[in-house]
Amino acid sequence: MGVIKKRRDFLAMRGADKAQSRSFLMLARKNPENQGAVRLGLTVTKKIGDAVVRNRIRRRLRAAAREAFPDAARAGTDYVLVARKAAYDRNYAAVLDDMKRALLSLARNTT
RNA sequence: CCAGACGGUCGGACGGCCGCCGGCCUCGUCUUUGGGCGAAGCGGGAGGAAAGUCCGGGCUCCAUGGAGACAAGGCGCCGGGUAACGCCCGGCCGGGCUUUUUAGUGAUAAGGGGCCCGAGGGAAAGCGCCACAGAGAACAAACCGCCUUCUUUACGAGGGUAAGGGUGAAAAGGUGCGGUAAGAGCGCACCGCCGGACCAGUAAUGGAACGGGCAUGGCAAGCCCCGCCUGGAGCAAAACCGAAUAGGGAUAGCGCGUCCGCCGGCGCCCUUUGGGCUACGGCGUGACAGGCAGGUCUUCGUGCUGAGCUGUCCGGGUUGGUUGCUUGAGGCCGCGCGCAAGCGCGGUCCUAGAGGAAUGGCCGUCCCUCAGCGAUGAGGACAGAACCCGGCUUACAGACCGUCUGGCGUU
RNA sequence: CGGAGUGUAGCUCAGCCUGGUAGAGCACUGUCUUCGGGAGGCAGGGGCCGGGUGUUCGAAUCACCCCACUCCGA
Repeated sequence: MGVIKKRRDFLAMRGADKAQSRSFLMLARKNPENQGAVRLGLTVTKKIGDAVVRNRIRRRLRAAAREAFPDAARAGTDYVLVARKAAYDRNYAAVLDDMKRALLSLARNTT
């Protein structure tokens, strides 16, 4: 699973398909340059908390994605997760469930 | 045993499964032999504040090192520690709280002890400010008073005075006696103040013979004076490799000089198939002026440059890799010196190096806190390395150790 | 990560350098004017000056330490 790093790629997500949950907002967009690979980008803004909180959220979301993506993610797609405050202390099983539901919902809607 | 203050140490422990970062090593594979990719194994992987960015350094660039002047900024009792500091340690002085002794009926005064706090040079170098109130706020002044003189008298005018009243943050020594028209350091005693031989101490400072009737209000975290310190930027510094573009344009200021050698050469001259002089042009591991440095200037040495240099503005390309990047004023242990901060010697250890940024997810046992009779349940402070050190400041659940103070219990 | 700034009335700002009274515009309240509203006139309320400590007789102002926000950068 690749990582989205460049600002350009994040900006390209504008207008992409969305799926909301208590712990995050998920954006998905097919990217022909990926050659079938799945890429993940994480956004955790300073509004959410200090460095400790932001780091923990990033790690929890990454752990959940590692578990959920292999089964549910569509090939050749860029995903971006915009974290919400709940991702810090929400039960891990619930976060994992949020992610699976979001992936399913996007798989139905995306063209 | 409990409570408090101060100082110090630690800041959850162990294990399992699946992952992340970088290191070592092995294997496989590809290769343009530099290396790339993949897999297995071994061991490592956040802090005491990693934070705020408030000081001090190292390191890198501005060509480089030194000296001086000015400007700007900072620091400021003394001694020590340190690479250095605005930090730390010890002392001095001042202030606050408390306790105790002496004097006194008492208010209080003086001395001693303990704890805490202090950005603490100079206000008789100069300038400035001191609102309101008050007569007067810094070469003193005179509102009410007090005393006195004059006019017939007086709530009038003049003079003397600074005790008393009142104002204020602050009113130009205090108390007492003498003295006087009333008063006043006018005189005297005690206290305070100023100067101070000499003594103690490295010093700050303390003590003090003696002298002086007292002259000197406060503010320098106002300007300032004195002494000391400091060039500017910052690892997004900077260097190398690769790619890309045009090392681009505009504008302002200063400068573009001399000599020597060689070559060409207009012209001229001579003793004519050679040589000399020379306008000009070109070249030089040539020489010298000149230029190139940080806030400004001067100066010396070195270096570069020597025809360009400097300032301001506008525009364009690249957003790849490597180095810097972790061994350091380093940690731990022992001995010695020192009241201490700390220093010296010996031994021992190597302990994160990412780059849109790695330490995570789940589970079990134990520890601690809270709730509950219990089964059990909920929770685990502040907070995340980004070039590296020394400090300061701020945040912080809880645990442990030491010293001191107070209380209770037992002997 | 590094470097600059700004916090004053409900809003936008002045006052700070050179310390003693906190002020302007808009908004708000009352009133006059109008048949009514708006505009306009008059009167009025509203601030422990981001927080703390210090210097001073006295601090929005000077100094130091925190908190929040904004801007800049190869």
